[in-house]
Amino acid sequence: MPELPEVETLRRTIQAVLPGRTILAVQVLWARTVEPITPTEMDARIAGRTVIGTDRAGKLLILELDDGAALTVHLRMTGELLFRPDRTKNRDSTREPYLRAVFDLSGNSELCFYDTRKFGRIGYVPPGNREELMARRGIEPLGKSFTIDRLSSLLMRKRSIKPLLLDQSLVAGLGNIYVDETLFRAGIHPLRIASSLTRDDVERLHGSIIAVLSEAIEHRGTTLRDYRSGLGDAGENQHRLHVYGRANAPCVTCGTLLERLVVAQRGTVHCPRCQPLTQLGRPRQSPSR
DNA sequence: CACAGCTCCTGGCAGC
DNA sequence: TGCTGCCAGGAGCTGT
Repeated sequence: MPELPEVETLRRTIQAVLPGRTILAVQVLWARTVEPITPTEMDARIAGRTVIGTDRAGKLLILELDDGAALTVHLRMTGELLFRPDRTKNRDSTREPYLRAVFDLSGNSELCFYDTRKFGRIGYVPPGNREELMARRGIEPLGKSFTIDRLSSLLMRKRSIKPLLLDQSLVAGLGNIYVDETLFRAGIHPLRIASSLTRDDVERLHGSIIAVLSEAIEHRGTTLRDYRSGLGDAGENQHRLHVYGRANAPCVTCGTLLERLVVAQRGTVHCPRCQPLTQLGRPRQSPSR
């Protein structure tokens, strides 16, 4: 599952090759890949536009166009965006059945969107609608405004910590893999009620979120099966996961066998010893100010 | 407000 | 070998 580190790695690789390229045409092979407009409208609106930059909001990749419009790419589960410098060369024929959209670009290049499960989406945001796009999105965990106090205020609710961290409208970019890794690193059980976390817990959680995401970006993302960078390269972070996918294996810290449970309909792995389900500590007061 | 359940999808795999 | 059926899950939605 591509999460913030994978999308950021994708953005960086794309940023190096895409700006300055003009979109000549777009072919959509699975109509529902594009939204909220039809493939025909998409082609009509972006043909002739030049990509001037890239951005990212949580797990959403943003391609900025020269008329103020933008394309948004959400990889969901299995999406892949691949830049091909020479479109006259043959594509990988084994992947052709999963090709959902192709952008013909200037300089004989192309941008391919592959997506096995068809959950991924490419959105069109008209000129002037960027504010609207960025509105109701959660805070960027690697941004300056992600402070301990800010996180603390987001956690002032009677809700389990894991589903809360997965909620993109609160914190943007964490998915199943990095939430489990983050909670393990912070020593917090995934079912702890968020408002029961002590100030100390929140500080460790805050540091863990930043550290886990930053390190994953340094290792160019986690490739379990499908994820690739914009140039087709796999990441290396899958070799550094402590809990995700390691149910019944020994905890790297204490050797206790890791346990799997289902939280928010998602497979969840944790160490019962390092992440005890105790509700110590009184509920915190709202940060004064 | 919290959350269970459903939808969208298909490859991989366990079980028979 | 070949089939069936279940599982994985991000996000938007509805219902309780």
